[in-house]
Amino acid sequence: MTIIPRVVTQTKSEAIIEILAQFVSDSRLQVNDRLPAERDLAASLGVSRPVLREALKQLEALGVIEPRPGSGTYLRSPLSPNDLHLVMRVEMERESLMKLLELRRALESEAAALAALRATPEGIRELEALVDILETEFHTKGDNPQSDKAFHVALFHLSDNRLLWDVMRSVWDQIEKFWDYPLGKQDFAKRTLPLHRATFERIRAGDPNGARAAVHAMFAIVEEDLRE
Amino acid sequence: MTIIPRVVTQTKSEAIIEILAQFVSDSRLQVNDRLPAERDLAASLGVSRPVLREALKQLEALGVIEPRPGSGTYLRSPLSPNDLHLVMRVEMERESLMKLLELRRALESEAAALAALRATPEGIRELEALVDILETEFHTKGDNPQSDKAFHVALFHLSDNRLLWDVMRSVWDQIEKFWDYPLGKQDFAKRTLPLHRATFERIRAGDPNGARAAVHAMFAIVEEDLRE
DNA sequence: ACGACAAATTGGTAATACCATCTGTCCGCC
DNA sequence: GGCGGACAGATGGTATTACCAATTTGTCGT
Repeated sequence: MTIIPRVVTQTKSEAIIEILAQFVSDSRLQVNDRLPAERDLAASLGVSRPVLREALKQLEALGVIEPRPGSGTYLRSPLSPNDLHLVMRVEMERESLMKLLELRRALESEAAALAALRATPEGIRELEALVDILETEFHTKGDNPQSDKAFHVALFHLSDNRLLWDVMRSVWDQIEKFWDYPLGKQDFAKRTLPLHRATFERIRAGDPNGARAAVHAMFAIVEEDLRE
Repeated sequence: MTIIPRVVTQTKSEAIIEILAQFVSDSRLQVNDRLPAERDLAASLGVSRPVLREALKQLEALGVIEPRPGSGTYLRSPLSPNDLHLVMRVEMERESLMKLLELRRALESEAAALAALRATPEGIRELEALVDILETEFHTKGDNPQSDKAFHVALFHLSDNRLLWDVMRSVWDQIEKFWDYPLGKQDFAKRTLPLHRATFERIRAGDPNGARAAVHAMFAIVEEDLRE
């Protein structure tokens, strides 16, 4: 029984993805930057637009890019030719928001602990600025999901583990899909607000266990609130 | 807290994927079965073939289907309408194993804490049996990856959160891909063995924080050993 | 200076045609 | 009658073209 290597029948869209990855890294494209229009890309790659779109759809499925009709296609996550994409498919009941939160708590508490160990002075300053924004915005304009998300993104960034954030982003997307952010719930925001600062303080102090505990306290409120 | 389904502008290929998932489960399609031809699918769904192909390409990127030119498109993995897709991107670096372990530590410590809160008497008995096996086997035959894995699987099972285990399984697969289980490393097994029992004891005691700490201690040894 | 409207840009979809590959069948040869 | 190869049909892969819908941008009028 000899193993005959399959002829590398590389399909066109696969080749496109590779070239695209090369292009992205060559042109120093950063996250949130805009890619060339589909028509331009197809033309410069010498392929038809449908097959170019097939390649883009694959990258979209992997969360690498995000097309916005009328505006353009944007880079959501860095893409390099040698990256390995893993896909996890987990079955999801409609009612398992609580389970998603438990997964998020696992990721976020670990990220906070790692951040406490690894955060650079600049990173700490940035995080503090975000906490400040969070607090002043709450006192002037009230609740703000964007600022909240910015804080959590920064938290994962400080953990210096892209993997954690990659998984977290998927979780976040799913949570947003069927959970309306509890806007205007003054009580909710008011109670979690000090815990954001507490988390930051423990990170600045380089106290991983304290950071973990602060995140846990934050999630305790979220889960309690979710139970109504 | 109301759960409001997002008014999301569902793109056509997304709708196709949902309908396709419904179709697959309705028609009792099994893995390795052949899907209808693209032209037929497009016709019966009332969409054009290019956009149908875009949807199929997304499913292909997620490893759900596998097209074979000239033959047909085949189902590679079960597809249900409520699947949640998580995507991890791992760089092929030396340190990526360490990052994977950090992710695993996040998942496993949380699972242990949840298990301490939720474990049923039967579940605890089963876990104890697995610890016993682990110890007796080590003293007679030495290290055994299967028993170790059985213990960890049971741990996640007790957490009563399938999501955690689904993610964990993917992580486990990846860890195995580029880490040879340190078989025969007597010192390694000897040091982690008591911590398995310690974890179990904290779970039986209903002590979530203790269980978390025990898991952390276990991973401290693993990571230290990995640094060599 | 500002706001409303219109044109240009961009992603989303459709219809159609042709090519490359595979599969199964049928015919002819041994 | 059995076996092998050529042919035809089915199927995925790609290209061309056109139109629609949403967004952005620029311009014109107030």
